[in-house]
Amino acid sequence: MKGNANIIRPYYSEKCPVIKALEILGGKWRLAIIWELSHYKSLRYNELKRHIDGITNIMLTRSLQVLEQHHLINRTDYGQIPPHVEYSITADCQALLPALEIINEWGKTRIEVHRAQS
Amino acid sequence: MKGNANIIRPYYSEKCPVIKALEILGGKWRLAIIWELSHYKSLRYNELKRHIDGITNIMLTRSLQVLEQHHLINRTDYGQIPPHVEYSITADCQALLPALEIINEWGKTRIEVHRAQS
DNA sequence: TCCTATGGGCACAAAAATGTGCGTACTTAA
DNA sequence: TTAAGTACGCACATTTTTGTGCCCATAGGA
Repeated sequence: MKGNANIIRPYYSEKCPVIKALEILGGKWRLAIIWELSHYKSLRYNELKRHIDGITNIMLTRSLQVLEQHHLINRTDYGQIPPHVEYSITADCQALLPALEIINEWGKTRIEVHRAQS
Repeated sequence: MKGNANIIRPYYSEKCPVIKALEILGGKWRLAIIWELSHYKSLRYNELKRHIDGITNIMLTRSLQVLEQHHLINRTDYGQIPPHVEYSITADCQALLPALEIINEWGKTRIEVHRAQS
């Protein structure tokens, strides 16, 4: 136990918007999900899963849930059986797309660097 | 052991630039470090540490190391005792700053949302 | 003489993120 | 009649990330 361990300090995420954003977007798959969804008006769960190679059910489910909680995606359940659910990005999320474009382009150069090294 | 566990598949990160970028940038502190450094021509280790509230030595050290390995920051050691080392961002890294601006603005709105809810 | 500052590193512990294997209830097509 | 597709969820195991407490050597100021 350290000296002032009982003093609750404001989290840095409440001071630094970049860290706050990363708290919401920083998962392994979240940006990829947003990025994929941004290319369609909407996608169904399994469609989305086929677009994101390697993602498992549980990770897709969890990621969609947190993104929905933060109002980055819309979940529309048509209440049918068998189930029919559609996902799409919200207006709030659209604001991020210019950043994702840049990151996507930057990522391409990194893939090339990686290839050149191997 | 599963059926085809021995088949090596290309990682998704080699196909999706967004995921590739997140592999490099996705740590808890990395973007914050870049963001801080981007506001100065250069900063010393302990200066940087004071700017990023809550970061520990080991995390700052490790983060700087991986960022340097990926050529996102320059480390300049003046070879003095006591030590004098300066960090700055590279030209490669500059390309990311427009994205960081957007993320920073977006993060601000999230902090407000968070405040309004509590 | 002791404190502070410089820039970190090491071994380990704790916490968080991610993945595995399986199961649900129902429908349509083969 | 059986298989496949719909959209997930649970308990647990594994992996990855992050953090803790300590330590180094040196110099300058009080």
